[in-house]
Amino acid sequence: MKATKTKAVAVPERKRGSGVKFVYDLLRDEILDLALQPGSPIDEVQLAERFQMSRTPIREALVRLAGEGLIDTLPNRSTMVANLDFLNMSPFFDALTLMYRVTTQLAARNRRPEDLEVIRARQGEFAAAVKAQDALAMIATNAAFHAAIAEAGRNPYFNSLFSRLLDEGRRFLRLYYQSYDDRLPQQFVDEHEAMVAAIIARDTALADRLGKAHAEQIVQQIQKLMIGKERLDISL
Amino acid sequence: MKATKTKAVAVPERKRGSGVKFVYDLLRDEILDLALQPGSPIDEVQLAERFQMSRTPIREALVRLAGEGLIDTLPNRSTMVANLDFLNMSPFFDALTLMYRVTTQLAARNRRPEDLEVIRARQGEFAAAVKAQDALAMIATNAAFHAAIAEAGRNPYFNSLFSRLLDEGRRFLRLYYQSYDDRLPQQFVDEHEAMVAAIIARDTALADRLGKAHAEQIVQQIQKLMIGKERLDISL
DNA sequence: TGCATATTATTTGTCGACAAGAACCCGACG
DNA sequence: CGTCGGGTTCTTGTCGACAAATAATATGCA
Repeated sequence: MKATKTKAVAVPERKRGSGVKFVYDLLRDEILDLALQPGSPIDEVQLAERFQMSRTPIREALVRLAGEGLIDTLPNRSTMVANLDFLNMSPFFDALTLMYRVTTQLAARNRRPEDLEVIRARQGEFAAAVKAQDALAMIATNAAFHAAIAEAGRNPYFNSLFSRLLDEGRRFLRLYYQSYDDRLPQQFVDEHEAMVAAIIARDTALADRLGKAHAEQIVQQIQKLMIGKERLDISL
Repeated sequence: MKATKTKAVAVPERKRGSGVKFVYDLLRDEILDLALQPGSPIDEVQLAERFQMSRTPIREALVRLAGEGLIDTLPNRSTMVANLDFLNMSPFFDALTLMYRVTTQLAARNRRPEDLEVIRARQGEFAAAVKAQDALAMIATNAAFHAAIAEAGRNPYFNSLFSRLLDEGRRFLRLYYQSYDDRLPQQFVDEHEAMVAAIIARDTALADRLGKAHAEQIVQQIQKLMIGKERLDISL
C-alpha cells in the first residue's frame, strides 16, 4: 500500500445529493490541473475512503467523467485518467480554432449587457493571475474567460464542445507551463482586450478575425513548447 | 398503476457488464425514435423490473443519457425524457449546418479507401429504406450515413458534436415524418450521391458547398414542416 | 367550505455486502 | 529455463435494503 498523493478531505456532514457533485468537481479540477497525472489509475475504494462515502456516488461521478472523456474505463479492469494524445493533435487544433472563431463571432452578434459584466470580470481575473505570475490560475481563468464569451454567443451546442476543448487545452498548457514565460501572458491580455472591444462594438467580422488570430497564436505557442520539450528529452 | 407502454424484454441471463450497455442502447433508441415521448417520466424501479435487474445498472445508464442531454434529472425528484425546444431552434440549425460543412469537407480531405466502403454501405441502406417507404429506417440510416462521412473526416471532437446533433435531428424528423412525403427522400438520395462523389474526388470546396446546401435544404424542410404543423393546430 | 398543517406514500440517493473477472503469485512439468 | 496451470487476491459490477426528500393525501380548524 502506497500513501495517497492527494490530501484527504474533511467532509463531516453533507446533504443528500451533494456528494456526487462534490466528488465530480474536485476530481475534474485535479485532472485538468494535472494533479492527477494522465494514465494514473483510479481506485474506487480508495476514493471512497478519501471522501468518506460509499462507492455508489463515487461511481456516478466517474461515469460522468468518462462521458466527457476525462477518464478511460477498461471493463472489469482498472479505470484511469485519460491520456493526452500527442501524436495527432491537429484535429484538436482544428476544432479549437473553429470554435474560437464561431463563439467569438456569435458573442459579437448576440451579446447582452449582462454578458459583458461577466466577460469583464473573467478578464479581470485573468489579468490578476498574470500579474501575480500564478500559472495555474492563469490557465484556469483564461479558459473561464473564453467560456464566458461562448456563453454570450448563446449556442449550447457550440458551448459544450468548446468547453471540452478548453478543458483539454488546460491540461496541455498545464503540462508546459510548469515554468511559465511571462511575455506570452501579457500578449494574451492585450488580445483579450481587443476581442472584448470587438464584441462590444458588435463587429462580427473583426471578432471572427481576432478569434482566429488568437487561436492560431495559441496553437503556435503550444507547438513551440512541445518541440522545445521534445528537444530537451532527446538531448539527455 | 398504468400499464407500461413499452414491451417487457426477455433477458434470461447476461454477462457481467453487459447490462448497462443493453439498457443504454435500448433506451437511447426508444428516445430517439420517440417511442418514449419527450417529457414522459422515467421510473427507475419500473425499468428495473422491466429489464429484470437491479436499479444500479439502470441508474448508470440514466446518468450516461443525462450526460448526453437525452434525459433531464430533477434532483431528488423525477427524471424525464428531455423535451424538444421548439422556441429557439436557430442555435441547433446553426450548429448542424456548420458541422455538415466541416465534416463533409474533412471527409473529402482525409478519407481512406475503407471509409468509402462504409459510406457506400450506409448510402445503400438509406436508399433501401427510401425504396421501402420505411420512415423510421430512413431517419436512422440517414443519420448513420452522415455519421460515417464524419468518421472519414477523422476529427473525434467534431464527430461527437455532430453525432449529438444528428440524434437531436432524428427526434425532430421522427416527429414530422409520421406521414412521410416521398418526394423529399429521393432528393436526399441524389444529394447524398453528389456528396459521395465530391468526397471520392477529394474536392474539398465542392464538398463544403454540398454540405452547406444539404444542411440548408434540410433546415428549410424542417421549418416548413413545423409551420405546417402549427397551422394545423391553430386551425382546430 | 376553504386553508393551513400533519401524515402518508412514492421516488430517489446512499450504503454495505457479495460475486464475477482479471491480474498476480507460485509451483510443477516439459 | 521457460511455460503452463491452479489458486489467491484485488478491483469492479450487481444486488437488496434503508434513509432522506419531495409529492400526495388526509386531517383539523376557522
